Amino acid sequence: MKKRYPGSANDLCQVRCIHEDRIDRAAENALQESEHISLSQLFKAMGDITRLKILTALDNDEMCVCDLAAYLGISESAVSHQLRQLRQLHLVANRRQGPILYYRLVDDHVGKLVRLGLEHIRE
Amino acid sequence: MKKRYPGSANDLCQVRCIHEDRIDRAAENALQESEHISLSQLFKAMGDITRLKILTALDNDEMCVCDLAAYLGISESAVSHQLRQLRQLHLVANRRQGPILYYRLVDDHVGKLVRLGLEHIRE
DNA sequence: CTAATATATGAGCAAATGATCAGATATGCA
DNA sequence: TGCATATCTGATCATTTGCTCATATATTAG
Repeated sequence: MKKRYPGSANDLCQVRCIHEDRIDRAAENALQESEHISLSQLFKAMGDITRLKILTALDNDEMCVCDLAAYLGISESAVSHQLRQLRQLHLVANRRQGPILYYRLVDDHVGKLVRLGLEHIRE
Repeated sequence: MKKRYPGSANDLCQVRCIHEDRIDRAAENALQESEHISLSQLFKAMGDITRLKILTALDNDEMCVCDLAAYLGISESAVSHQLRQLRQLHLVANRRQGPILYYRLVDDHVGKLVRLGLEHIRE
C-alpha cells in the first residue's frame, strides 16, 4: 500500500503514508507554527527542575535572588540566569525595593499548570 | 546584614540570606522532590516542539508512526524515539492492529495543559 | 566619591538532547 | 518458510543547555 505523498520533495521517494486523510486533517487542525513554538518554550521553561522549583516557590510568596539561591542551594548567578529566561517568557516579574529585586509570578497560569500537571502524575 | 545559614556545609561561608523566614516557608510548602522531578519531566516532554506537535496531533485523532513522520517531516525512527519517551511518561498509549501501532493520548490532561498554555501565550 | 551589597551578564565547559543511520524485531501474506 | 511492511533500538554526532567563574552594573551608606 505504498503511496506517493503529494508535495514531497522527490516524487520518486515513496513515503509510507498509511492514512493520508489523517495527515491532512492533522495539518488542518494544527496550531500555528508560532503557537507551537511559544507553547513549547513555555513548557520547556517549566521542564527544568531548577526553574520549576523557582516557579513553585514564587507561587507562595515573592522572593529575591539570594533567597532563591539559598533555597535552591545553587549560586545567585545561576538563579539570575534562569530568572532572565522566565522574565523573557513573561512568567515572572520583579519590583525593586532599594538594591533588592523581588520576583513574583506574573499571573496564575503557572499555578494552574502545576496543579493540572500534578493531577496527571498522581493518577 | 550577613547571616550564616544553618545547615550550610561550611559555617564560615556567609550566605547572603535576606529573608530566612521566606526561605523556610518555601521549603515547608514545597512539593516533594519526587513530585518536582515528575512534574519537570512532564513539562520537559511537552517542551520539545516535535513532541508537542505529536501530542497536539494525537489530540485530534489516533495516528500511526508513519503518519506522524509524514506529518512532521522527520524520519519514522525519530518519531519512534520520541513516542517511547511519551509512552514512558504515560502521555500516550498504543493499540496494535496487525503490523500497525495506533498511538493515542492516554487521557485529556495533555489537552487541558495545551489549552491552559495557549491562554498564557495569547494574553 | 568610595566601599559594600545585590543583581546581571558574558565566556567557557561538561552534560543532556534530538536527529540520522544501520540493524534488529514483529506481523502478515504468498 | 521467505519476503515485505511497520516499528523499535543502539550507536553516533552536532546542537542545546545549565552551571560556574570572572566581571560589569546598580543602589545605598558613609
